[in-house]
Amino acid sequence: MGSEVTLKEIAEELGISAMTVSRAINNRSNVDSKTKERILKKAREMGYTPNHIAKSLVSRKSFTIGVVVPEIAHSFFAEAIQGIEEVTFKDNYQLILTHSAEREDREQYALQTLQSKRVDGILISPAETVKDYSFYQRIVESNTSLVFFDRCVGGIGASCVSVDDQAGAYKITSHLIDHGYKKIAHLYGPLNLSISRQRLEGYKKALKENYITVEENLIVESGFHEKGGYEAMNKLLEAQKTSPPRAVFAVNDPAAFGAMEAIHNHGFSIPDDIAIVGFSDDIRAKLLTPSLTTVKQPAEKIGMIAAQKLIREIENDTEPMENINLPTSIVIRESCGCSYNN
Amino acid sequence: MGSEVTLKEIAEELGISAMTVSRAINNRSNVDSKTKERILKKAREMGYTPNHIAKSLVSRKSFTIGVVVPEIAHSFFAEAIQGIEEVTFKDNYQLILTHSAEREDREQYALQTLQSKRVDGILISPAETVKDYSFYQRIVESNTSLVFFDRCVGGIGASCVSVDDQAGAYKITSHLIDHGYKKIAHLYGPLNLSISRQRLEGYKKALKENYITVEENLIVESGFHEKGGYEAMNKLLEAQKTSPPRAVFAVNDPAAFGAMEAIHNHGFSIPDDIAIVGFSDDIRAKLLTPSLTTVKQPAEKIGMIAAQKLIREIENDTEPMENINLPTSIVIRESCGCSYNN
DNA sequence: GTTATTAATGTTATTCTTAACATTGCACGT
DNA sequence: ACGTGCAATGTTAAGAATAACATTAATAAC
Repeated sequence: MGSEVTLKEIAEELGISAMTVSRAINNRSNVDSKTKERILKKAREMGYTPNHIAKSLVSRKSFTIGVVVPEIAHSFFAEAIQGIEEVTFKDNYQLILTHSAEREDREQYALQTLQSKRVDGILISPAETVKDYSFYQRIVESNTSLVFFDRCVGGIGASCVSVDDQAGAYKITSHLIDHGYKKIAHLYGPLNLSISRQRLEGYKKALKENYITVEENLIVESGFHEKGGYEAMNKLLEAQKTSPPRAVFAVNDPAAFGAMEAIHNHGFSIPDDIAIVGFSDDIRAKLLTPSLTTVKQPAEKIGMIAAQKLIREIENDTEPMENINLPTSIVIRESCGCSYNN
Repeated sequence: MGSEVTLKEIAEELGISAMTVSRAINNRSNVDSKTKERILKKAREMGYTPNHIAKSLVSRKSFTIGVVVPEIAHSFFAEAIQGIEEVTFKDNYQLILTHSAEREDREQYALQTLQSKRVDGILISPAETVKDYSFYQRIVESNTSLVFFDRCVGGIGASCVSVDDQAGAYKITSHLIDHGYKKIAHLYGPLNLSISRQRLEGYKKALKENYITVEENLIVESGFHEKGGYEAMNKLLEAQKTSPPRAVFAVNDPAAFGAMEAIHNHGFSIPDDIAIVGFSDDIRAKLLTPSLTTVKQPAEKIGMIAAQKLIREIENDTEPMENINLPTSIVIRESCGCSYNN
C-alpha cells in the first residue's frame, strides 16, 4: 500500500476544493466541463488511483465477496471459483478467497476475517467436518448475504446452489441396475452434508424401485477424498470376502479413485469383477484405465449461478431465499461395464 | 455489509470512551483488567466484529494481497494459489483473486482494481498476450510490492519465483537424446514470456551439446493450451509429411496433450513412431494413455515461496529483489519410450 | 434594475478506528 | 503535606472520500 495521491492533493494543485475533484472523477453533473477536463488531466498526470478503502468506509459497501471452499486445488472447486470470478468480475465485485482445508476451526476463522473485511456477501461450501451451524446463522442474522454452493446447509434461511444430487444418484444407480447388477454397494460421504444424504437417498430409491433390498452392510462411509475411498473399499472387500459386491456407487470421483485402487489391490478387475461409478466428472475421470462412468456436475455453472444469486441478494433486499438445483447428466464410460470409445 | 456494532456503541453502553474500548480489544497495556473484562464481555454480547476497513484507512495497510493468474482452473495455477493461500493465511493476509483469461486488457483492469483496493502487494503470472510492461513498472514505482511467479518479466525490478526452466528443458531434451532420437521437434510458447524462451534455450542447448543441428523448421509455436498444441503439431506433421520428427518436446503439458491428439489423428503411435514429452506434470499427465513423461514443477511450493517473498518485501523495505528458481525433476513415464509401471 | 433561478463550487460533518497528546487520580517518597 | 511518577482514561485529529447543506456568481425574467 504505497503512498498514493489523494483527491485533496489534486485539489490543492489546482487551487480548488476536494469535493469538486471528487465530482469530476465520479463523472457527476454540475461540474464545468473545462474544470472537469483540467481535473482529469491533472489526476492522470499525478497517477491518481481512487481509494476504495475510504470509499467503502463512507458508503458502507465494499464491493467485495468472500469465498470459502474446502480445497482450492480440487478441480470441482477450481472450476466453480473460475465461474464465480467470471460473474463477479462483470459486476465489479472483487473476490476474497479462503480455504478451510476441510477444517471447522479454519473455516470459522476465515468467516470471521471476511466479516472484519466487511465483505458484502459470502459464498461458501462448508468443510465436511462442520457440525455447528450457529456460525452461519449469525452471519445471516448480521445481515451479510450468504449463499451456499455445492454443499448446502438447510434451515438457516440461506440460499443454496447445487445440483439435484438425489436425481443424479438415482440415475447412475439405475444405470448399474440396468447392467443387471444386483449387489450394489455405496460409499457415502459425511452425513452432516446434504449432498451426502441426497446421494444416499437417490441410491436407495433406485434400489427400492427395482425391488432390490437395501443392505446396510453394503453402505460404507468414505468421506470425499481418495484416501477415505480406498479405506472404505478395503473394509468392504474384507468384510464381504466370500461374495464381494458386483458394483459400487461412490459419493464422488475422488472417493471412486481410491476405491478403484483398493479393488485392483484385491486382484479384482474393473468392470468385469466389480463395476464402479462416481459423481463429479473430475478432470481425471476420463483418463483413468478404465475410464470412470460418473455424474457430471456443471462446476463452473454452479459457481456462476451462485455468484449471480448472491449479488442479487446483496443488491436487492427483497430477493427471496431459494434453493437452486441444476440438472446433472450421466457420463457413460468404461468402469460401469459399458463399452466405450474415445 | 450489514449494520455492525462499533467501538463507540460499546463505549456508550459502558459509559466510557471509545479509545479505552479500542485499547482493551487490541490487548494494549494500560487498561485496568476489570475494565478490560467488562469491555470484552460487552463486545461479545453485542457481537462486535472489528472493522478492518476503518483500520486500514488509519494504518495505511490492508493486509490484503492481490493475485492475478491467467486461469484459475488450470491445475498448475490452482495448486499455486493453494500454496499462496496457505502462506498468507498463516501471516494473516487475505487474498484477492482475479484472473486475466490470458487477456491483457483484463489483466490491466484487474491490476487497477487491486491498486484501488490498496492491496499491500501483488502476485502475478502475466497473461501470455501481454506486450506492454509499463503497467508493471508503474506498480513497482508506486511502491506496491510486486512479485512474479511462474511467468517472469525481467528488467523492471520485481522479484520472480519460478523453476529453472532452462535446466528442466535441458534435462528432458537430453533424456530424449539418450533414447537415441535425433530428429527432435519443439513446440514453443509465447516468446514474450521468459519461461518460453528459457525452455527453448534448454532444448537448443541439449541438442548442441550432443552435436545435433538445431533445425528451425522443427521449432513451432503452440502457445500454452491444448488447442495450440494440436494445431502446431498438425502443422508440423503436414510440413514434414515424408519424415516426421522422431520425438517432440512441448513447452507444457496442455500443449503436449493437444499434440498427442494430433499425432494419433495422423495415425502415428506414441512413443513407437513419435515420442513426446511435456513440462508441468499436470494432474492428468500420469493418467493419459500412454502416460506423459514430463518435467515436474512444484506448483504449490512456487506459490508458497512467492507468497513468502512478497510478504517479506511488504514488511521489510530493505528486502532485496531476487530471482528464485526452484529445481525441477523429470518424471519418467511412457510417452518418451521408457517402459513404465504404476 | 432588481429579483428569481440555477449551475458551479465550497464547507462541514460523517464513516470507524487509532495515534498523539491531555487529563485525572492515586500511591509513594521525603 | 506536597510534589513526582505513573497507571488509567479521555480528547482531538487524522486517514480519504462523499453526502448534505451552503455559498457564489452569472444568467434569465419581468
